[in-house]
Order: sequence, then structure tokens, then C-alpha cells
Amino acid sequence: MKKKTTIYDIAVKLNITAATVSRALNNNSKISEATRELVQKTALKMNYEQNKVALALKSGKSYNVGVIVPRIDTTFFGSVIRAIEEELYPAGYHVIICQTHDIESREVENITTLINAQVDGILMSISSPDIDLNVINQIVKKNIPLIFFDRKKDIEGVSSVVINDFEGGYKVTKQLIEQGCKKIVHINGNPKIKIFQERCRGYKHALKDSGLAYDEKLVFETKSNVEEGRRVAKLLLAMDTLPDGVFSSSDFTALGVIQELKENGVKIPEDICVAGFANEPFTKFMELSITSVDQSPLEMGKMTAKVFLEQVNNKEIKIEKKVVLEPKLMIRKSSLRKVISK
Amino acid sequence: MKKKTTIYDIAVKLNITAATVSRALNNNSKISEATRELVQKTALKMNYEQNKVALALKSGKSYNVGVIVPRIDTTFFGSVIRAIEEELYPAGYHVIICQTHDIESREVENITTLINAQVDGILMSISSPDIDLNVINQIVKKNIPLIFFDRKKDIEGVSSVVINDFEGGYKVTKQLIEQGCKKIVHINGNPKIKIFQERCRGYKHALKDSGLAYDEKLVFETKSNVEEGRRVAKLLLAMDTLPDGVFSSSDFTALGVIQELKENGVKIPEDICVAGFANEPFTKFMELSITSVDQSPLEMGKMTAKVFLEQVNNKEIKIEKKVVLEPKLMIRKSSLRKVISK
DNA sequence: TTGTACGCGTTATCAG
DNA sequence: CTGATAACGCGTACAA
Repeated sequence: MKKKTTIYDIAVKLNITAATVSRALNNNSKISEATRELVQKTALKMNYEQNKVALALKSGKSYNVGVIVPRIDTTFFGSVIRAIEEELYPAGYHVIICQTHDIESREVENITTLINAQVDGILMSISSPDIDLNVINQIVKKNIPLIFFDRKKDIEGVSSVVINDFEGGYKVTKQLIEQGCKKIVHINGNPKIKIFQERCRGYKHALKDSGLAYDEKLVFETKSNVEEGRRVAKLLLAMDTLPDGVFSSSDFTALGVIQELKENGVKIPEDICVAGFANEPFTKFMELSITSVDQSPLEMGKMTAKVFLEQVNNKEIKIEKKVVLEPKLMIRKSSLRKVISK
Repeated sequence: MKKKTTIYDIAVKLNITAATVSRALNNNSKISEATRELVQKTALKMNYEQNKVALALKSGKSYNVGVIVPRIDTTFFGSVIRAIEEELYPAGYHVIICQTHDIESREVENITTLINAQVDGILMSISSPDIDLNVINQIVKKNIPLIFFDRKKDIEGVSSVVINDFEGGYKVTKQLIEQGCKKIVHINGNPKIKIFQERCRGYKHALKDSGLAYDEKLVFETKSNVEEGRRVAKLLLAMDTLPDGVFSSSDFTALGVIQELKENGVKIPEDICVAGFANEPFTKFMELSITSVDQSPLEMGKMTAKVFLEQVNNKEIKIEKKVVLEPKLMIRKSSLRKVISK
């Protein structure tokens, strides 16, 4: 076990003091060109590397940023984190990953440990709609930059980067209507979560704008997986008159719906148009590719990181930024009829 | 900006010394039950939380672990990291994410910064086959636990957790042969990378064991994406006699192959059986589901984390563990013929 | 230009 | 059982 060389080691070797070494290394204060070069050269020779932990203790900056997400192994969060890391890396920041698995206590735990680890900022997508505001306030009070992405909560002094879920829901529904759909089902996620509320609101609004009646019997609440989609599809098949459009807030349930319907002889998109949300890779790869809404995860991550950097570099000023990205409708076969009634 | 309360603050309040507070908080040395309770109570009241950075400086342990991967937004690495985080979290370790984007210089950079950040361990999947061994040796010499996962390099004193890629390649190929395939194409990745070499070796071995000749004209080298699959498929279509089986080292190229072949009227699996590798989610979701090899990413991550913990908790002993996980063949429609010739 | 002295928050060692 | 002191490695007023 070799010890790391410190500025003190260099100082001893050169018969100077550690302070001088520190100055020479940081190109900072006035220092003679001669000693600077000498110090830098010997530092290199001795394989000196700055101890970031000591620096963190001294300066209060750890150059670590905590990122809290429900899960990391999903396309969406994976992409967001990818972009965050890419944007933060050149600025010298490291990304610490925390998963909550949608457990509220985990969310609080993670925040606490991140604070104790002296992170310079916390970027998070809220898991639980009823998150303990005390913890959030703790972050804000400590003046640690906090930025929400995707799933946010409106809190004084906290920035956020989200997509316009309302617009996303509106656009999809509108597209289904343009394809001639008149009885459109909406498969919702947990209605306590804002993003799902918003998508649903977009759906309702689109119906209204097109003179279609809103029928709450056509709205289902599910978790995001294939089985749930199949379950809903069975309910649809049992209806007196089959719906002719489905807008699901999840690509996975959309897939389940499609699978179940097709197995029962329903033709897509001829009989029923189907659309999902999130633009999961498989939606594009399917033979019957699935219409979906892209959430620009890379852009979201990039923006989140940028807002953080802006904030951390201007600690005196209180910055509160609310960024809203526009969702992109990806029209694919599952909702594209050959003959469009004009 | 509220300051954090330190043990010193507590000491002042209680008219005792910081050392005593430290002892009381750590339940450690002999200390009177009375003061312990008093200290703990006031600590709670004053919202005291241990400053991990100071602890890290003092103890040399940061309770941070660096994880280096080419990219984080893929199903495989996302899942591995998910499992690593889950396994390490209860032990009090945080996961720092680094991406290399397959750039060798990035790999070296990341290692250096991680070392300076005083991480307690480095878990990595090697991007470049020609990685600078000096950097690796630097880690080993500093006695920082280093564990390779998935893509490894055989280095004295370094543990690794991988899957048996040879076996994976062997099993897939064997399955194709059992379906009656006689002219089997292999789509390889970068042959400089060990895992691809191994999969190819499994392919050759399976051919040999079944009395089929190896023909290097049937092996193609590609990157892992859909377009490359289409490109290869076009080459296959131009052959005098069409092959009747394709084993691709990538699910994405397998998908490209399938798309291109189907568009040219080739029937799968009747005319050609196709199989991929990695068990990407879409392989299961497709109508024509794609045979693939599961790499047990969750198990791999879990094992990697466990090996690290074992190593970090037994720093005196030199542990070198080589874990090899068995790949799971997922047989699906793309290589499952209705009528099997017996 | 350089050295001295100190503090960041914690724990370990040695007295008492 | 508790207090005093040093040390982890670094940066920085202040003094020289």
C-alpha cells in the first residue's frame, strides 16, 4: 500500500513550505516563475495528485452532485442521467446515483445521506406525490441547489425541467381524432402524480376542442406494464360497442392492449388506433410500430445539468428557473390509417 | 445559509469536549450511560448529522464507489448499475457514475479523477481492449479494490464477474443446428474485444461438435445497430444459396437482419432462423419474438458489488475472485420452427 | 515572493 | 470515564 504524495512531501523535498507548494500548483497568488516550475515539475515526478476530499472539507465543495430517480434501468431515466453526466463531467462534477424504487422513505433517506456527503447539488425526479416537504426545505435552507426534472413539485425557490405533459396528451389525442376516432379510451397512470394528471387533462381538452364528449367510463387507471394493458383490453372487448382509439400514458400498457386486441381479431389501426407515451425503443422496432410521445430525455438531462451549473456558479443570486420542454409526437403505424376520412 | 451543527457545537452547549461527543455518538469507547443519552438527545435536537467528508479525510474512506461503463443508457448497463446500487446502498456506499463512450482517454481520465476523489473501490467494464495498463496498475498498487464486470482483462490481482460468453455462443448455435440449420452465419462485434471472440469461439465449437464445417465467409464484423443488420442481410440475399441460420452477437443487428429479410420475402424462422444476444426488452415484445441470450445483468451487478464488499472488508488479505455466470438461452419464435426434423 | 499559523470536522491516542 | 491534543491534506489570511 503506497501512500499518496501530499503537498507536504513536495515541500520537504524542496526545502520550502507547503503553502508555497499549494500556491505554485494553483497558479494563483504571486509566486516566482522559478519556484512554480520547480514545484510543478517535482509534483509531476512524485506523481502528486490533489486530494479532493481534503479540498472538499476545506472549501465546502465536494464536486459531487446527487441524482435521485425511482429506477435507473429504464430507457427514460437512463438517458436523462447519461445527459446529466455528460454535461457535468467537463465542469468537473461527479454524479452520484440514488434509486428510490418509489418508496417514500427511501427518498428521504437518500436526500439525508446526500446532504451529509456534502454534495454540491441535488437533481431529482420525485417518486412520491406526498413527499415530506420538511426534507425539501432542509435542502433549500442549506442553500444547496435543488432541481426537479420530469416529476416535479411546485416549491418556492426550486427550479425544474419538465416536458409539457398536457401538450403531449393533447397532441396524441388530437392525432387519434384526426384519424377518425370518435370513442377514445384513455389509460392513465397513478392520478395522484402530476404528469399523469396533465396528460389526462390534455386528453380531455382535445376531446372538447373537437366536440367529442368526455366519458369517465373510458378512462382506466393502471400500472405501467404489459399485463395491465391486456387486462384493460379485455374490458374493452366486453363493451357493447368497441372503442376506436386508445391513448395510453405508458408504452408498455399500449403494447399489452395491442397484443390482446390482435389476438382477438381486432385490426390495428383499422378498427382501433393505439398510441402510447414515452417513446420506448421497442415502439419503433415493432413490425406494427407504435405511435408515442417522445420526452426528449437527453435534452431534459442536459437542461437540468445546465440549470444546476448556473445556480451553483451564482450562489449569491437566487435563481429559480422553470424549464418546459415541448413533447414530440411520433406518429407510427398503430395510429396511422391508410385512408384518412377528410 | 444555515451552518450545519458539528460535534463541537454540541460540546459547547453541554460544557464537555468534542471528543466525548464523538464517543457518545459512536457508541464506541467506554462512556457513561448518562452522558451518552444526553449527547444523543441534544444531537437529535440540534439536527446534528455527521459530516461524511471530514470522516473521509480522517479515515481515508469516502464510502464512494466508482462505476465506469461505456454508456449508462442501455438496458444491460442500466440493469447492472441498478443492482450494484441496490447491493451497495445498505452497506452505506454511494455509487459514482462515469461514462467512457468507448473513448480510451476518457477511461484513463475517469480512473484518475476517481482515485483523487478517494473512492473506496472501482467497478468497471473495460471499453478499450488496449487500455493503458499503467493506470490499472496504479489502482492495484494503491490497494484500491478493482473489479471488472462483463468486459474484463486478465490482470494479476484483479477480480472479475463475467458471463460465459463461449457457452452463450455455443448454446445459441447448437439450438439453431437442432432446428435443422446447416449453413449458419455469425455476425460478430469488434473481434479485438474478448467477449466477442468468445461468442465466436462458441459458435465455431458448436459447428464442429455437430460435424458442420466452419466457413469464414459466413462471419461478418459489424457495429451493434439495426442498419448494420440490414447491410449484412443484403449480402446474404446476394449469396448463391441463402444461409438458413443467423447468430448475431447483437440483438440490434439481429433485428436489422430480420427486417431486411422479411421485406425481401424470406420467411422466419421457416427459411432462416435468427438469434441475437443480450436479451434486449424488444426481443421479447416483437410479434416475431427474437431468440437471444440473457446475460443476467442484475445478478452480475449484485455479484460485482458483493465481491467488492468482500474485498473492502478484508483489506489485509488479498482476494482475487473470478466469477463466471452462466448465460440463459431464451428460445423464441425467430428460431423455433413448428416442425422439427428429428 | 515566501513562511507562519490556522481552520475545515472528525477520530485516535494519551493522560488524568 | 473524560479532557486535551494531534492528525488527516489542503488553502489562505497575515506577517515577514
